[in-house]
Amino acid sequence: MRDPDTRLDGPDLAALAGLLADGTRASFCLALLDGRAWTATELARHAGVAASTATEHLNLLVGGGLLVQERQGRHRYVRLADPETAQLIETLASMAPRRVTPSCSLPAVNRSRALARARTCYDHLAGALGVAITEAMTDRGLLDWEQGLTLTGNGTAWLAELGIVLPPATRRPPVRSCLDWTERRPHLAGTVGAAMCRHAFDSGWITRIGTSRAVALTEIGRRALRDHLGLSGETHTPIS
Amino acid sequence: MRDPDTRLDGPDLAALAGLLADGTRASFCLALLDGRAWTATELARHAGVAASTATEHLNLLVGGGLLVQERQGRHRYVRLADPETAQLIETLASMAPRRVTPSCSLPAVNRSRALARARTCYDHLAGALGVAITEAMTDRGLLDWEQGLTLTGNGTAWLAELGIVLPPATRRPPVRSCLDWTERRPHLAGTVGAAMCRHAFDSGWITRIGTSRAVALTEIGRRALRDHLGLSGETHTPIS
DNA sequence: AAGACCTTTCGGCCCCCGCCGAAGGATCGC
DNA sequence: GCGATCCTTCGGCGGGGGCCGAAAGGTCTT
Repeated sequence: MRDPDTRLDGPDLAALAGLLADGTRASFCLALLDGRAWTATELARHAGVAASTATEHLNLLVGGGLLVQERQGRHRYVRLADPETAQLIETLASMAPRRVTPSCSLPAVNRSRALARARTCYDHLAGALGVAITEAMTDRGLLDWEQGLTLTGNGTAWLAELGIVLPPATRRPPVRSCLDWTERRPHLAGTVGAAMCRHAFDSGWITRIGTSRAVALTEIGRRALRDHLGLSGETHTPIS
Repeated sequence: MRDPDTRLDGPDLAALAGLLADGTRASFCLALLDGRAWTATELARHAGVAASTATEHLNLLVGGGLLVQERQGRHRYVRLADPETAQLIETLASMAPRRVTPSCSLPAVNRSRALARARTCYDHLAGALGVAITEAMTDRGLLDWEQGLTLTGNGTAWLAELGIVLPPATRRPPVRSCLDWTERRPHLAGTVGAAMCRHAFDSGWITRIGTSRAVALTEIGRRALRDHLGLSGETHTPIS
């Protein structure tokens, strides 16, 4: 009568979920969603816990395979293990019950607005800018949503024209839809999304704002988006 | 210096992950991955806990939105809330560390083999059969994996020929790749996968084995797969 | 060599949570 | 109505896990 399979796998699944079932560890992972490597102290301060506590959490996350670490001198750098892990955290975050944000101090609001406008989401672009780019690419026939998200022939040509070469096919899909937290609409992820984000940084279209995951569109970037995607200046600077 | 966004969302994500961070609750969810509704007592027996314990867990899962319930007389039926929830559990299960299965009694092995051969995965087909169908559809040009998984024009025609009508587009993608636990290769999910599974049941191609999630291919189904997909009898009855 | 900084180990505290059994509704079948 | 079955509530037990501060180990700078 018992089903040995799902009963035995339960603890495995629970162990993985348990890594993310703590507020502090979840906070770490969400912070690391910017795709960069953080030090232990940075994460501890970010989450508001003691350094020793952060060490214990990082040991668990690294041991569980969600994070990889790299030691440089007296620093311990950690980052998300791979894109699959990033996607798992994104998925959980998008399904998590959202409570009203009680932060209403002026600097907090400014930071929130900057994040809503444009930010990195692991290794691709998100926020109003990411969504606007994705929708512009759809309008111009570079992306197709009919049977799941795909890159069209025109899309491939458009990327080549920009000098973006796609990496050889791996297990990671070339294009993937990623639900945007702030916009509640999908933006472009996958290897194409990552390559475009890298290109945007390399070409000076966008730059990091301080050390946060928020990015700013440069004048060069504004022109590039207008020329290559027909994006007007207003489209990607909306403030809700 | 602090990032209010990811710090505040941490507890939300942790609350969701916490629902799956218990071996018993995880076992419930994995069992419910067969897409059917189970009673509280069935789940309790399946997981090997007291009925009162099961009640508490179900209250949490329903309250957290992962499960929906339906009361019929003295029975409490629960099932997964939606396909997104099913996908989340699938994803977690496929990423969870897999330990060697210590079950080696004869009936247990038989059940495992039946599950590995053909089973339902939420609302679509999995196991060797599900993978074989997916690969045959790819070989015949009904599915395309070049730019993410898509249904080709031939695929649409092939479905229509079988009398399978696709539901109108919703937020759920028509075709989606779902990593098979036992085969370690992808099988077809999404609304197309669900429609094909329903059609297979309705047409008598497959039937449930007892009350488990394992299914058996009927003689009718064997012929249908040979005629419509060119599948030989050997392809979909391999035992590892 | 000395001081500053990042990280780790350890002990101890405390709270949360999963488990059970017993008892009490609620509902069905006879 | 009367048992049988399903579910729920409650009290109590036990273990695990998150947190901190103090102290110690490495590493870089001066």
